Amino acid sequence: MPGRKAKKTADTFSAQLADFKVGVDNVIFSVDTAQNRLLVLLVMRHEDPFAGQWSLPGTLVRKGESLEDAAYRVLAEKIRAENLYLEQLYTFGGPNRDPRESKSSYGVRYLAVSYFALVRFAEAELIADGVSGIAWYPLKQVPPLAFDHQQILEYGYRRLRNKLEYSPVAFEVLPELFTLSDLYQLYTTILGDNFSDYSNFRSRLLKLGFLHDTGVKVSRGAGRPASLYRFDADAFAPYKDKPMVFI
Amino acid sequence: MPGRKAKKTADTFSAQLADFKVGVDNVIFSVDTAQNRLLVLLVMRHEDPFAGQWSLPGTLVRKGESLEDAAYRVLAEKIRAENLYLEQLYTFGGPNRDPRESKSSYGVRYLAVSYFALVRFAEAELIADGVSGIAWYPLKQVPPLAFDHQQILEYGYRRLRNKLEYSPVAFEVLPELFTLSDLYQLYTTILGDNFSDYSNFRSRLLKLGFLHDTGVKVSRGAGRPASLYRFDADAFAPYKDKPMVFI
DNA sequence: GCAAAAGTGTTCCGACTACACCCATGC
DNA sequence: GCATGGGTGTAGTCGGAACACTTTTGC
Repeated sequence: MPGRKAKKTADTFSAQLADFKVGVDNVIFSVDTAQNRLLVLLVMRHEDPFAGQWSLPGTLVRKGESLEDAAYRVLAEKIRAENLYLEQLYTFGGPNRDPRESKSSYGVRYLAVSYFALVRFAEAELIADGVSGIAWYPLKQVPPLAFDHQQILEYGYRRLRNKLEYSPVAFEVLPELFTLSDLYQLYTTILGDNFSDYSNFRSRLLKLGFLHDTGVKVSRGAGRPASLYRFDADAFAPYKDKPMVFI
Repeated sequence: MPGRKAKKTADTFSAQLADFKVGVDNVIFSVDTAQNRLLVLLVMRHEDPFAGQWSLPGTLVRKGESLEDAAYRVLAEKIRAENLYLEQLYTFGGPNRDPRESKSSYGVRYLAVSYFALVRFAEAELIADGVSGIAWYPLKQVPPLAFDHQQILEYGYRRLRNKLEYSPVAFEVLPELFTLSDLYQLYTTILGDNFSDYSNFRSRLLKLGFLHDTGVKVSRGAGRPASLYRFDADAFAPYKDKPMVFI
């Protein structure tokens, strides 16, 4: 037990404490329903470390700013989105996770609080400021990422798959109006296509009663036109926080 | 703010960044099977802020120390436990969550990464160093806590209830050998007693096949003696990461 | 014997699976 | 017409809920 019997003169004790800068990194997912692809938002780094590499959009937390505020700020700098879902993911804070730690003064450490976000593809307008590279990448094709962002991304992807099974996050990425096929395709592209029969999936969800049929039909090429549905948050409320299965 | 270099943009930019100390706070649960109570470990604070109040055991992260290392260090300072379960909970980092922020030098902020731990009551020996108050509190009777520890505790309790339903955390708090009643009681004390019929709970768990009957009988007062069971981690392995229901 | 606690069995019913089948459109 | 995708129906089966019942102990 070091530091216990050695009575803490303020500096022997505080000398051991690490000083931190705190960063926020966002794993932002979206889905292109037309092409049926799961997308993640990446930005090109222009400064060292890792200049010229893709990374998750992130920033360092400013004075007086909460973690969540910082997360929203990064988002707002990169995309103009209407509704979005945001939740904290995990905090990565081991020493040596950021190259700046070694060369920078006095061993300041960099800690990353990661956030998980979902936005609607159609409503999300990327803010291109001319220089900064920013792009939706299909999850299958993400390039090598800066820092430990690969790990953070995997963590976020796992969270997405889990949440898909027991919470209505799908409706955060789908457009306001969607067909049941859209919904089903979304599930299959993210969870793999052996998770359930389409017709069973369909009747299970409809029976729950929080999908409202607008009556509007939409035709996509050949085949019978599909009804457009809307997610009814009020009708879903009773299921909130209850064990609930979408699988 | 040493290391601030003369480059103008970097200077104005970095001036806005917050400087942090990072703390780790542990929500440590245990269960007294004899009295059937859910317990949480609290320590008495001896220094300001909040001197004389109970709080979650925590510490500030030292140089070269990872977050998890810090979490284990606090634990090791307070209790001598054999096996324990530890996972990261949530990170609380808003400004003004720690009174030291205001008066302390240069507006350093205090961020708390909380961890969630489970230990076996019988195997956990509290390290009493004479002065420092440290005690297991029944969850129903926790006193007002320092900082935002009340909120962290609630967060940890929610996590516990959730994990209980789909993962074998119960066996981390139960003794090595336990009766099926012990297990059932544990579930009822944490989840409330309307979650399942005892006989159904029993047959469901036994059918899964990862509870091994040692054949040893134990008698507790009146009534038929119960078999002692042991959790078989190998037999559980196939269920690992699968959707699994203990409810 | 009786109460208390552990353990077993049985019936009922709803939900999920796996299909087969019908409907509306483009070409 | 026929291929294509959307939508409906049904028979079989599995598993959970509820509850009655048996077994083994202390007193």
